[in-house]
Amino acid sequence: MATVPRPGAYVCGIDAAMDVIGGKWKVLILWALGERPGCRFGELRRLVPGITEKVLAAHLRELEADGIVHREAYDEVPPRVEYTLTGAGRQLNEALAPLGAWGRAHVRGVPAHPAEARGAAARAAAPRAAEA
Amino acid sequence: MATVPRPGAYVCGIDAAMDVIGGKWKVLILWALGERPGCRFGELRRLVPGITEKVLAAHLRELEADGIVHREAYDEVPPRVEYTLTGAGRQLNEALAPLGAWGRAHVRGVPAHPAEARGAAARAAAPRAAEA
DNA sequence: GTGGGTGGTTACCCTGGGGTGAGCGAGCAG
DNA sequence: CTGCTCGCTCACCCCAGGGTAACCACCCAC
Repeated sequence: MATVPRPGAYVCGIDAAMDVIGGKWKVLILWALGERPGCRFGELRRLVPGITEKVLAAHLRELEADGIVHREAYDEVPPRVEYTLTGAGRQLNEALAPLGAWGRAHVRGVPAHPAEARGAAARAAAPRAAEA
Repeated sequence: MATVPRPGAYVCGIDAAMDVIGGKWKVLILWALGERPGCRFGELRRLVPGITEKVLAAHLRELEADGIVHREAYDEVPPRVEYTLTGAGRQLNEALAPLGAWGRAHVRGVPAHPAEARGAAARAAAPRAAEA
């Protein structure tokens, strides 16, 4: 993402947000965490097919540093770590909803998606600015 | 953007949209075009400080191919080309609005008003982490 | 004739995000 | 004892996106 920050950081809130969700898998991680709070690492890896452990770990770290996810590590014998969305993370997910609606409406090749039917993503009172 | 498409293309509408706006400057171009419809190439380049001609042209081509912008070329003596958002482009811009609001609310160093960004962004260094 | 403006295109280079694979330290099923 | 799981970390490599720069065709002002 922001290779070298643009001369003078952010121009508007959108590219600030883009910097946060700019990773290749960030939105999928966000989405998975929104559907399954308190998710564990391996579980997340299974929920986001194709991602590698290294990248998942790196993205989770960045999201944690950005205050999007909360990481709870239990010092148990088989190491257990749980990831949850923070308040900001939930709000980010909700802010992403109109974008998802746009993508479904305007990009070809987007499946109606089974997980969408689980309804967790749309459960919140999402701010719809663009629902035409 | 999606270097090699994920196994099975898009998972949800969000990453489809992310594929469209995944370029480094795409959202800024969208935003500038939303503010100034019928913008010309050089004007756009001035509105998006830091972008190079090559990248601007490439991004405009991609946005046009994605049906986000409409390109109107006038066959005049000093070549004149005008770029406008299509309906989908406008809706995309509107779908991005909540994201911008989120960025303004949760990321430090985001100017309250875009116009301030042009001058005051220089002092807003360290676009680093926020916290929960 | 020289320079600047218009809207690009082409060629080349370089950075870094992301892919690959291996390893670790402990426990537990087999 | 062996191998598998869990949650990472480290080392290495690759390629595509983006930066740099030159060039084009045309016209106007100086």
